[in-house]
Amino acid sequence: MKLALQFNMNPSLYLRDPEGTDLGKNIIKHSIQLIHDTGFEAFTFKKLAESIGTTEAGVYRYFENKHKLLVYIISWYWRWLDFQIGYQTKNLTNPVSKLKKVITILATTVEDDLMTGHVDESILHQILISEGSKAFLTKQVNQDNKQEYFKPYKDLCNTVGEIILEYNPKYKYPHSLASTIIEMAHLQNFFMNHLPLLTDFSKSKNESEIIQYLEELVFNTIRI
Amino acid sequence: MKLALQFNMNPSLYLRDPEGTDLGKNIIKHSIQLIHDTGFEAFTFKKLAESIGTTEAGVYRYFENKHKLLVYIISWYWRWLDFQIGYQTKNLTNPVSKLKKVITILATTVEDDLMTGHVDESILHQILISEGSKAFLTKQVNQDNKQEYFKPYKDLCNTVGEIILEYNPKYKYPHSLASTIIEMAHLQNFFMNHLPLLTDFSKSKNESEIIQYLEELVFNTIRI
DNA sequence: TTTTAAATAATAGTATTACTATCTTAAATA
DNA sequence: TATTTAAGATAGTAATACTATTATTTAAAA
Repeated sequence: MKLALQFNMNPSLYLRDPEGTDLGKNIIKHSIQLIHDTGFEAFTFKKLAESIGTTEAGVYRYFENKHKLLVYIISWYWRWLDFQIGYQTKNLTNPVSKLKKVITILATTVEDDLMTGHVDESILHQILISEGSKAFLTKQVNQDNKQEYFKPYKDLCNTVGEIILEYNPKYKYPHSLASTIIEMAHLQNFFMNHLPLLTDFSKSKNESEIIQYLEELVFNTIRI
Repeated sequence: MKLALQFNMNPSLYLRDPEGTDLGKNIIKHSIQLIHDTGFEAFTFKKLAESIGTTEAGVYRYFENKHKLLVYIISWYWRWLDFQIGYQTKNLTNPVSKLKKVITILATTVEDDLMTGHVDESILHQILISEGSKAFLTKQVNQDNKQEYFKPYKDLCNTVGEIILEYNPKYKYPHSLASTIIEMAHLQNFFMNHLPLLTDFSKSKNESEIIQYLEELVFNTIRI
């Protein structure tokens, strides 16, 4: 039997659980590919249906609209990242190496995790960079938040915040610094590749420079 | 004669210069209001035309599509901010007070500047918080960048980067830190108001806390 | 003053998007 | 075997994002 990694997702994000059927898994798989290829604005359920070989109505039986589908796959990624951080830091004892590990995980394009069959994490990482903030930068953010759509993000933020406090229990802004690290790991990557003058990484386009930048930022900020 | 403040905008953003006619100025004025009220996704040229009392075709004569209109008003704001920073720091001698001033300007909801008749800066500031990153988080970012659509943002980033270097000429990431400050001044505000668990400002919802957070972040990071 | 050009208003039309509804078939379950 | 459940097939609608055309008003040039 294959090893499999699953996360339980907020049921109000979907009409029918996509993890439960082949069509459902195909919807997740192909939407990740298609959102990456076309961008979220140009992504439609019709195109998605065509790429799967089903009909528009078929997709609508799983997700009410494309916004909920986006929130679904992004939430999935936050859960996966949170799991990765827990897993990869559990044997580390000092908070310095933990925090460095966290920054590296956040800022590095991952390889496809074979334990999650229909999800390609490396593409998901790219989606998060370009489309991630569109999940919450909407007029319905307050309603979405009441429905707990952003819990996976908050949990991740909390995980990172806890490690910050391990290093310096007196630091006053662990959650803000955590969300800053997470957002900047993505945004500086986007800038580096598309608007290099907004960064100082123009020449190399190397993720290790972003990691270097974030490490300095974090450790100087929280130093005791 | 009234004092007036104008910025010359990138001509490839518009078909007809909106600063040149009453209808043009109304398009700017009402689109700022309408994007703020409905959010960019629900904003359409038809609604805009109705709110002005003209027709859809009338708006299309000024702007090719709503994306260019968004980039226009956001660029306008970056130019205005850049001007504000120049103006409000020109008599300050030491870089510490300059940087503090910059952070305050970026993170504070401004009052409507009466020198700019048809533009309400306080609403624009809100638009920047909620819609700002949608100007560049698109599939056409590279083409848009070639057309210099983001020059005002880069100029602002440079202004801030210069001040950072004044304080510490050896700091390696002045542009990345500048874009981090600018983005976080907005994003932490959004989080504070809509997703408070991603910040540490939940209770008070006070902008001064964001300023405090950013000041600590910046000065610890670039300290010599 | 007249001519002419430019800007705007009014109206119509199209392809695509974002859905909802219904009906049939196929497969799994009781 | 009967029945629920999922999926496929097809149709339809209101709204969006435009383009095009013609008529009317306004303003600048001759």
